[in-house]
Amino acid sequence: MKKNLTFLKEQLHLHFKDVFEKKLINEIAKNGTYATYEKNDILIDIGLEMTHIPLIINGLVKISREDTHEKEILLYFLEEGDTCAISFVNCIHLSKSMFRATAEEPVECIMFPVNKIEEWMINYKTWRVFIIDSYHTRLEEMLSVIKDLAFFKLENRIYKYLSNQVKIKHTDDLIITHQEIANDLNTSRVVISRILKNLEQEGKIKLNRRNIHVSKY
DNA sequence: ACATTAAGTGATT
DNA sequence: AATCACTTAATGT
Repeated sequence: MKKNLTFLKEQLHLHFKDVFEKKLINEIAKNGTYATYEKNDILIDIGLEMTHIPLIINGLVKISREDTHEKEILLYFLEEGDTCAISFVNCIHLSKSMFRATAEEPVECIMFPVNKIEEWMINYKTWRVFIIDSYHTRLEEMLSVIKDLAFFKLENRIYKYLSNQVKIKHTDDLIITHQEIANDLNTSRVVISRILKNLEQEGKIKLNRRNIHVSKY
């Protein structure tokens, strides 16, 4: 779908006025093309060479990657004002995409050619800030997901550990310190204390000094 | 009573 | 989740 220059400028002004300086907006308008995608359309696919990168005007784009068993792993979503930060590395190294971008909802975006990235990086401060900010946001997002996963895992590990102790020791009242558990599970005592407290509030165990009572299910 | 050890808390990374 | 820096509670001598 071809649109003229003034239309692109208009759109960029509408959605990126606070992000990009005027000269850069003109530059993007000159080099970019307007594109729309229906739900489930693929904007960028794995293994394909990337020629253009989208700036999202509105809609929702799912960024995913395939895991070892050809199952899709969701990484994150792109919304209005976002771009696919993760693909900049691919572009700079002229490699193929490691990710898939699918329209989760109908999408309007401006596709700009990858060969402009470096040039804009040198010439426009607002572009540099935009790229680095995108990276930062994505990194934070992923870190917090990893954190949650790890936490979920440890609570389970601790509970399994306790259940196993009950079985081995043939008693529901375990004489054990938080520190000892921490040593066995290779974490710190403080963390164990906190998670045990959670388990207690969930009613799964009862805490006393040097003693943990494991409730029956 | 005083020191030692176990557990709890809040803030930060 | 991990670490730091304290605080509080329980115990041993």
